[in-house]
Amino acid sequence: MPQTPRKPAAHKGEGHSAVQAGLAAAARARLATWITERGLKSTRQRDLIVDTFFNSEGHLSVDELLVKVAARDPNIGAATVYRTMKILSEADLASARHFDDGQTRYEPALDRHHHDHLICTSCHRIVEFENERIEALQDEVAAQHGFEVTRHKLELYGLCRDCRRKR
Amino acid sequence: MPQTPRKPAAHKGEGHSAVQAGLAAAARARLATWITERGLKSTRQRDLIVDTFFNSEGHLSVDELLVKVAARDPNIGAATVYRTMKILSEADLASARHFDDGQTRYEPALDRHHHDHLICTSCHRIVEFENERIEALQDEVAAQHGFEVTRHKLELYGLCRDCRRKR
DNA sequence: CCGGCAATTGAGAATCGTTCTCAATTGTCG
DNA sequence: CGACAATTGAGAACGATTCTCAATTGCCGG
Repeated sequence: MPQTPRKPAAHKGEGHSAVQAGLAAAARARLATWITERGLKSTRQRDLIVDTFFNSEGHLSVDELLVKVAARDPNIGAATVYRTMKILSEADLASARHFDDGQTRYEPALDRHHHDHLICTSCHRIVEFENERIEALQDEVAAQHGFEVTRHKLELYGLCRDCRRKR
Repeated sequence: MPQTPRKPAAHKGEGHSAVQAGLAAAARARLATWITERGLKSTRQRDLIVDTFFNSEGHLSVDELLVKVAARDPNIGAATVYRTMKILSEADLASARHFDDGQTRYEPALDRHHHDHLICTSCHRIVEFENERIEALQDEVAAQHGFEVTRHKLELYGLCRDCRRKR
């Protein structure tokens, strides 16, 4: 059953642009450093997973990623994918998102600006955006309550243009 | 093992102000309407759970709520609490939140303004706030991408004043 | 007030995503 | 080339949530 992603959704397609190839390489390099820094080992499976991850687009859940990885090497276990994604998170190379569908989704975080999400509740399309005026206001509000913000999460749920037309 | 909430956190205490007593009553009334409207039945257990929920403050997880409910009637099962909270959600009397700790937390949504959250990553205190300038900007950004926003979720994670002092 | 019947309940089994365990394997560093 | 710790894969274990099913219980019509 490898072919069928659980949520058809939109999460874009594959994509192998030059930019991405560069990202994947940069990511592997940075991961290598991060890994040896703390006496860990770099392995074939980890490289494969990282490579697959950075050559995909969108917001992948672990089992979506597992499917892609398994296509390249069917022996890689789910546990390894989980473990690798956790490492990528800790190394700030991927960031975990918890949308409202219960599973953790990861997205590449390499040299990317922080950004937020617009999510279509009908077709599940996810659009990214950033807006520094909103961020500024967030810091302001936080300061009013004595908080110092280190990260945030903003998700806007609604209908995208296409889905609105269809009604 | 009923006594020990999993996350000590801050989620405030009990609280039985007049306002809340009113809320609980109003909630039960509205739930009754909603329930009969669709041919469902109102039951002792449901009333108890709803009452307990609206007489608590903060953001309750199901098992925190179950503990409180069990104190009043030890025979009520977890499944019933889950089912009841789902009904409350559907009736727009409670709203579900997914913070980063893996479990669903509910908070009363009766006649409350929409609001967002500031979450201390050290002591887990949760502070609510609302800011219409941010909301306005959100709509603006969404419109730029052709979206019409129906709901949103904004969470700011960071250190609260107290926890910053302690460093 | 009484049935009848569908909605509800409680308990435990089942499920889902995720983490853990453990024996076998494999990088790394001397 | 080893030694030795890190890693892996498979399956068990886990925590949160949902489902199943027999027993119970509101509620509506008579």
